[in-house]
Amino acid sequence: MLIDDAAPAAAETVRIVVVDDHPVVRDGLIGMFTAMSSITVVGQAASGREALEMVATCDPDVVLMDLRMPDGDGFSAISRLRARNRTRPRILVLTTYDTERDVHRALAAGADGFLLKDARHTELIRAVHDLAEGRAAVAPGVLAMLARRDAAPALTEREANVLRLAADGLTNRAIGHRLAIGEATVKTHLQHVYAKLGAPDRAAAVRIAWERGLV
Amino acid sequence: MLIDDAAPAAAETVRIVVVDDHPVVRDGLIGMFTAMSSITVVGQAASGREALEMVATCDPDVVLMDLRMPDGDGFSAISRLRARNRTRPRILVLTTYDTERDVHRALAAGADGFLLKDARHTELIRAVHDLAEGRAAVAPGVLAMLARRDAAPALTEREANVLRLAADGLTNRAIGHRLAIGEATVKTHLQHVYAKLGAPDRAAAVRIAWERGLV
DNA sequence: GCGGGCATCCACCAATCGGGGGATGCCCGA
DNA sequence: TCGGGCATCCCCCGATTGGTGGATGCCCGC
Repeated sequence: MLIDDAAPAAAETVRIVVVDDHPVVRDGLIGMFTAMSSITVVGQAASGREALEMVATCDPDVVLMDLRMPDGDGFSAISRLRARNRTRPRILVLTTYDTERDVHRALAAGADGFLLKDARHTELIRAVHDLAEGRAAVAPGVLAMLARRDAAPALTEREANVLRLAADGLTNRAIGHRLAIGEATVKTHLQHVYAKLGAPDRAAAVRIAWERGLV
Repeated sequence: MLIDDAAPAAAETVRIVVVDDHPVVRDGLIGMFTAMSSITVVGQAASGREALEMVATCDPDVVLMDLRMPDGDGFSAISRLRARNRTRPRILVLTTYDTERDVHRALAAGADGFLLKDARHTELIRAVHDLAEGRAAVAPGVLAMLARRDAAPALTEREANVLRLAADGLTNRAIGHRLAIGEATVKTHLQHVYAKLGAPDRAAAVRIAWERGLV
């Protein structure tokens, strides 16, 4: 961990790798950071798979990671990087979408920060330095999402299974048949699901569960 | 890379305006084009509204236009630009999404080209020159998508709205009340949604729509 | 040993949903 | 001009759901 002392200009530059399948976005980020003395782009990648190689060879301090990419998405790339080393590099997710599902999956995989692509330059640069110095960096809207999540109770395995089948369009009877339980039992499980998710019916329950990455 | 020093290109540089709400993307595009002698960025905008002003003052040859932006989306901006002048500037849509609906709306509004943000530099530059010289420019994937549109029917605006409310757990009657239409009409819309998505009921429809990003 | 969470089961009833018809008016493209 | 897509409305009916109020057995922690 670096020391945040009073001699700022002398500090080492933060070495980063940029991972995004959009050339335009990569160029934008690289252009922005090369104009900054405090941050150096030491590598780039266009997919999760490339990212793993690039990080292995470049050993950056921070990785800027997109989530939705062909050939190895961001989530699994984050998981694998974390499996190699629990603290290095720090991983900043930079994505277009802010769905609860994505946020949850990314942070669960081991991301240290979560920003949206409409973030301003200053926010981005600040976030990179925050991560390099050991702090987390999360967009304001994302925090509110996390707060909602913590307040929400988790579904049991059985409840989640029932909900998954309901999301496939099966009737309660069909679900019961599939799981070898009675229709009445299915209804009971769903009642519990509705109560836990605050959903009035199965359609809303499906949506909420999908948003939260519970399915 | 190719067109630059090609034959008849003694021509003037192509003057373009970049419209995108993501600062990162704007920078990437501007950085790319300022490195090219044959293309000059004469303006930029972060919303549809700004785009209208910027085009009026800069009179560019080509506009690079994002679709989903706050404060005036790309579709209406394209329509208004076309209402002013049917041929100038040429409009190249550059977006992250390749949904059938977006493509149709953009082209119907009067766009001359449609590229995705994962396009390579050379494709982008070529497309700008194509447009400046009066040719259309459409990404290969977009064409393929237009071809398979029968396989994946899009929801109408009304249908999508009804489904959204159903996903919030509203009953058909409540949806009708909210949209100021009859409950019977709501049922009809949902019937169409089920048919289009191949869903047996609303729960499945919600899940499928969520998966496909139709909501 | 006793509570408590979990999974399982049951019955009853009102409300809702899905499926089958058919109907109108509008607008746009062939 | 004639479809065809879209949005709107109406009917009826059986199947399904959601709400309520129970019940049993199991396992775990206190």
